[in-house]
Amino acid sequence: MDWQNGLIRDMVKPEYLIVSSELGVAIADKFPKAMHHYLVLPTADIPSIFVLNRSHLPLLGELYRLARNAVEKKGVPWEDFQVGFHAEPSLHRLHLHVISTDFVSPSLKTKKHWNCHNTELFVPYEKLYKQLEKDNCFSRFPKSLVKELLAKPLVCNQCEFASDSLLNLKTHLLNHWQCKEDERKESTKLDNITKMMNEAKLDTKMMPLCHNQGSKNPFQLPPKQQAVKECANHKLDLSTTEMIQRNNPPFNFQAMNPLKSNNAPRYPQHHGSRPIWNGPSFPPFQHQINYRYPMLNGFRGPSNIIQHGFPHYPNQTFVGPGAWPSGQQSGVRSKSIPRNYQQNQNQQNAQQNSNLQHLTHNVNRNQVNRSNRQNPNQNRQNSFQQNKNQNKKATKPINQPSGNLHDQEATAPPP
DNA sequence: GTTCTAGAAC
DNA sequence: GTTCTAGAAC
Repeated sequence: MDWQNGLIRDMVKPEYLIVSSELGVAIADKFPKAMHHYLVLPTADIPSIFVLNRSHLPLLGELYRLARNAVEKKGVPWEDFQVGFHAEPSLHRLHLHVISTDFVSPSLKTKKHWNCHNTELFVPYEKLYKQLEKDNCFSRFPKSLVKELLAKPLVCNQCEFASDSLLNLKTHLLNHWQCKEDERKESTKLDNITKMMNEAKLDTKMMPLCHNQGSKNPFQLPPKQQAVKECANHKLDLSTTEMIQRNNPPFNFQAMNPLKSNNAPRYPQHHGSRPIWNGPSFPPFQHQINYRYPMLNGFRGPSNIIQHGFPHYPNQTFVGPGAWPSGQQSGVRSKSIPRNYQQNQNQQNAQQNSNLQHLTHNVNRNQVNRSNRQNPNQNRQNSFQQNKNQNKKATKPINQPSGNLHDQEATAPPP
């Protein structure tokens, strides 16, 4: 079948080439299953691992060196890679997989893609090397074993997370990768600060001002160690089922709750009286500032709660043009009072006098009605209703009951 | 190795 | 209805 010779064709194409030697070549995988995925092939026509013996050990060593050179050339940490062979290869020509362990890639599409890299179907380089030294050969797995390994549940390669679907696993893996990226960026930032301070030849006693590294407090851990410690503190002894349930929330929940990162915003920690800069922080006492200075930051102070007597600001809004005497703006401190506030006060006084008169007439009826009241404030009228009723009262006797609820109920102040 | 698709599973 | 999976074709 021609497609099985695809690697032999691709290994000579310059667009895939990373590094090469007389004995082998490292190329980029055409369908990478991770952020970094390379293949190392011998130039000699060796079809698969099943033909290898002890005589090939030096060649294997050369392939391994090429793998390291390729990773070094790409500028990626070697520790982030796994290196080995597929126990059940599909393509002709022996090829060594050099793949980063993030497994974040759109080309990772099937359960087989995952399990052939994360079960015994992936034979690490060292394992094959030792087996060839010992047995002088590597035998093909029985088909039943291959089938069994391909059917294994999807388990994360970085924690105990087990997924029922590849999509969930991919989301989970992406979270792992994002956390590592955050850590890497934080670490780079710290390195830069340290480098800058070293270059400036500043006293190391200044270090706690920028970061807790260099702190004299023996209990103050660097951020990464602190995070590890916190994780250990919160570790629970869960069964596998519970672990799966906890680790496998709905998709949108996962998106909203990525794995713990030490990059989260927090209040500054304090070393003695000095704040330690440890990521984005909030201004101290923000809430008090907003309370004391309502116009600051667009926040308003809490509204007055009137429990007794008439409200001080009944249904009037003292904002906008005309609210304040000329020359005054809303929100500016002034000894003078707003124009419509005084008007309203006059209306209130008139209403109060009126209510006192009504009270003398309605006192007996109030005593009866009060026993039926649930909310003492429910019968209080706002100024709009008061004005409205004033107009009606001009044409109606006060003491006569009517169908209008507001007329029936007394307008006495609440108890 | 990938892509496509029918049918199963949810 | 969508998603997953196995198998065929390349």
